[in-house]
Amino acid sequence: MTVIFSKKCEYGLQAVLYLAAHMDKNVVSAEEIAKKLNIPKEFVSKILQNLTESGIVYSKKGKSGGFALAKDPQKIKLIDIVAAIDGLGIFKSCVLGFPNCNPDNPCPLHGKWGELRSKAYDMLTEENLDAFKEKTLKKVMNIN
Amino acid sequence: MTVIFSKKCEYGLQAVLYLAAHMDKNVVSAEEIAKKLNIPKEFVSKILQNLTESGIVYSKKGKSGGFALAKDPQKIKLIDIVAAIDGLGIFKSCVLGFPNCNPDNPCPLHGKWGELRSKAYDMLTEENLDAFKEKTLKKVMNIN
DNA sequence: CTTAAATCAGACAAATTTATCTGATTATAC
DNA sequence: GTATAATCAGATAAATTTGTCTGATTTAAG
Repeated sequence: MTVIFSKKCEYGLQAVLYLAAHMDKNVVSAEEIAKKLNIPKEFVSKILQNLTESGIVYSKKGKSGGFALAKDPQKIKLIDIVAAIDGLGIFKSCVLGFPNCNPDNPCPLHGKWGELRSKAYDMLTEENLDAFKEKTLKKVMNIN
Repeated sequence: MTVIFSKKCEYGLQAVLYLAAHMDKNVVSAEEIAKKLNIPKEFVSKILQNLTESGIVYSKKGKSGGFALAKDPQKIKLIDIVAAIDGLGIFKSCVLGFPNCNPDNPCPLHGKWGELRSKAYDMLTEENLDAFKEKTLKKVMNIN
């Protein structure tokens, strides 16, 4: 059971945060990421391949290959990963599932949810990956 | 694609709001609800059966049967429906999917998401179904 | 009493999401 | 150059969610 993102997206966010926190290394293998984050290896591998296509992640093939961020972590925001994997639908759709929910034809929660959704969007937009580095390291250290 | 609730839960919330907005009627049939809300009939029927077991909805069997709220709409809150269908996991689980996310071992978004989550909980808790009556009627009128 | 219209119960089916497998390709290291 | 270890690509499988079907039961109405 996930909160707002799909499992794929959760894993993608975790993996990218991990990469940002390990910029010192040249590349990190899918296996290391899988082990450290307790994610099925083949699954996280697929997700990182997707993010490579999206231009967020760089991949190095062959022996001693692996993944790294494709750009400066200061130029990547969490919303970019969400957009690439789940899309931005959750920031447009009605929280109650009503069709055509908009200010002219709002659902009973439209106003209140709109505010929260906007703050959630900010949360994913205002800071870049570099800002999460230390917090990620601390968290990852305590997973296993 | 849903926002935070499962489709089942969205439908359940819509259906219960509909019932609250039609307290004047004795009972409302699953068919009427399905048509007015554009929900598959058999599906909403199942959901309302579940909510009947949960004690939120009352059901009248046989010809001219249907559903109604089991209690005073002033005593039912949206969180009750969410709890009955999806459970309250989304208000406890980590938004990034990390295990053991808590103040002592927080994920990078723990603090910020915690605030939003708390406000989302309030949104579902502070008002009772009676308060949504008019807004629901307006919205339902403009669906078809 | 019979018919009709509704919920109820449980199996079934379809669609989506999550996860795994197989083999090909690539590139490093020895 | 050969072995090794990694990504890549696509098929397959498992699990979950969403939706449908069938028939039984219940009850109101004529």
